[in-house]
Amino acid sequence: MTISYIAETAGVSIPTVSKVVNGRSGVSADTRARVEALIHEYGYRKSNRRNLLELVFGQLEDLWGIEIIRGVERVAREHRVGVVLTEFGPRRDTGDHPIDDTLARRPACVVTVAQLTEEQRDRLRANDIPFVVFDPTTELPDGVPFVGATNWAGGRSATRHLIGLGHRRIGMISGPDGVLCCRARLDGYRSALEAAGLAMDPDLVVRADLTRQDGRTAALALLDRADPPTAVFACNDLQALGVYEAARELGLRIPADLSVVGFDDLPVAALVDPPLTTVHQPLAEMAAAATELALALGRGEPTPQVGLELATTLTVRRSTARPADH
Amino acid sequence: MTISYIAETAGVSIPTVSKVVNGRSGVSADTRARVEALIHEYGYRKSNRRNLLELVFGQLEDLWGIEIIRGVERVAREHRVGVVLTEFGPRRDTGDHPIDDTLARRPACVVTVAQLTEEQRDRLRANDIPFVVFDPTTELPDGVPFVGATNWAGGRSATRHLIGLGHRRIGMISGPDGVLCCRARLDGYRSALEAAGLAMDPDLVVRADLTRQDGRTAALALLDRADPPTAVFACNDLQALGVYEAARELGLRIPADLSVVGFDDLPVAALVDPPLTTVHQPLAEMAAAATELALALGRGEPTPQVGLELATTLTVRRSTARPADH
DNA sequence: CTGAAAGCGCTTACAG
DNA sequence: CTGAAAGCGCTTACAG
Repeated sequence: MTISYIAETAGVSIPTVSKVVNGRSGVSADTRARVEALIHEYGYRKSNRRNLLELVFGQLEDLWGIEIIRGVERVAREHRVGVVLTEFGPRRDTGDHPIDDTLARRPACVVTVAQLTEEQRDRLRANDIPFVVFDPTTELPDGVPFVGATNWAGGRSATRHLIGLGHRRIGMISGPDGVLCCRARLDGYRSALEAAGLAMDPDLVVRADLTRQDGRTAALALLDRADPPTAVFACNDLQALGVYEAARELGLRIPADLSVVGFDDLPVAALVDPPLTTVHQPLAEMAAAATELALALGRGEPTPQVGLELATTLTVRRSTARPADH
Repeated sequence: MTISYIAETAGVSIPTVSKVVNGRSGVSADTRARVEALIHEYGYRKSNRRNLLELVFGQLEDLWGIEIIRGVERVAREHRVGVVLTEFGPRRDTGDHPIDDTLARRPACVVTVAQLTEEQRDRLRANDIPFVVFDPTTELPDGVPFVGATNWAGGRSATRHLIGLGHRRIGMISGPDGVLCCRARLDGYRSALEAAGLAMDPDLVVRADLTRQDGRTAALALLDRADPPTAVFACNDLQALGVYEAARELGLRIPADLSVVGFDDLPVAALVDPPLTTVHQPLAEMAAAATELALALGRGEPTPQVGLELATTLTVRRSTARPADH
């Protein structure tokens, strides 16, 4: 997209478009309006689009940010595209929108781990900057490109693993209702129980935030029952570590007295004692796929799909075993 | 200042200068050097210097990369400078130098966590791009700006903590000799022992790589002795987790039978059981300081100092206690 | 107000 | 490896 193309389409000369683009005087209001309309319609950008990809985080996550960054960086480097990393954190003191700095950098495309507001998405669209949402936590409008993981299948597989070991009373620590991936994991759990002909006991499902502390509290509630579960599937690894804590407090050994499965496979999962059985999210591969997609969109290529989910895999370590009475 | 002027002065063609400026191949090392010298001398800027800071990693570290990124990002954002993240990893399949892509982006400055080669540093200097070395692991020539941590003081403080608890036989798992911060930590350990009037037993110091596996092996060697230490100071947290593993295998309880101190304060340190007493490195603050320094250099400001070390602090958790016989 | 023409700074493709 | 030549995207100065 060049000013010469805009000029031709508008039926004016190149210098005229140049003046409009640069806000110079010497153009009639009529001509200016016509040219501006076309500039907007074709998404013309004054300077050449930069060879940059913007990776936007809501907040840089301690434990899995690096995996994402690594995946993005690898693919971007192959394409010789620089990765600009920004945090749209809540702690912005300046009055301006964080998106302004991103727009000013004129990236070729954006990969966003943060949930952008509808307004922010519109700003990107208005500036013709394509974006891909990484692991969306809320429902996206149709047509918004995204890359996620098979959360439902992961929840199902984690639960099936426990059923296969002989567990019949399996507790679940679920996440906030608004978080889409948590709902999918919960439904996977439910589906696996149904498939095995087990009735789901609603008392064995506890809602909790995705933190260690809340995982602990939820686990204490589950284990304090008259008929406690013999296994717990937590919505993420941090919650699972909270279950570890609760078990220690109650004098329960893992996995002898209680089996625990997490979700995410954070680096810490392999380091705790016992090493945690968990559902692995291929974060680096997801990030790589999101980057390929974003770059393709940035080049204006037609893409075979706008959204995809990459397969999770169950990583069996040593926090799961047959139940004691089996 | 244009490339045509540089070309004329250097006695080469305009396309040749263009290649040099953009880090393209197809220029002899000789010609490149001559042109770079002139670019430096006349302060040529390819268009306007971009409002970018390049953050260079050797390899993105799983466990502490995020802290560094966060510190850099926070300060860069305050200055409305974009952060481009690159990895100068060993797994580059393309034949070209990774530094070329960095130069082509024309950042205002560079913060490097990787140890750049002398040649890479020269390329940056030749292109008038100031850089700051983050936590240098090898001796730097005078005048190279850096930001590190007080490793010696940290090693001293960790050891003093153990002595204060009553330990007299304190083992140390040291790092590779070539890694400067490890040597400093070891010397801090030695210094604290001397200050307490304790003789250092060379048999209680074992060299190991900075991994969990090597920490385990080293700990087994230390604890397998007739007169084993009652406490171990590991050169980093991963080694300390190896000590945990070795202790478990030998049936030693931490901290009742063995006290353990690490170094770094990775996120995982607070999550293991028992939570690890360790020397905290203020990575985010170090990164912020490195960024401020780099940006100041990029603006051509005179800076009060070219190198500084930020204070470490001992974080006492639950892996240290009085020795059993005390 | 408008645009033909000249020109700028740079890149690209390619011949040597 | 090197650079003459063509060309790109844009701006500027100026004639109409």
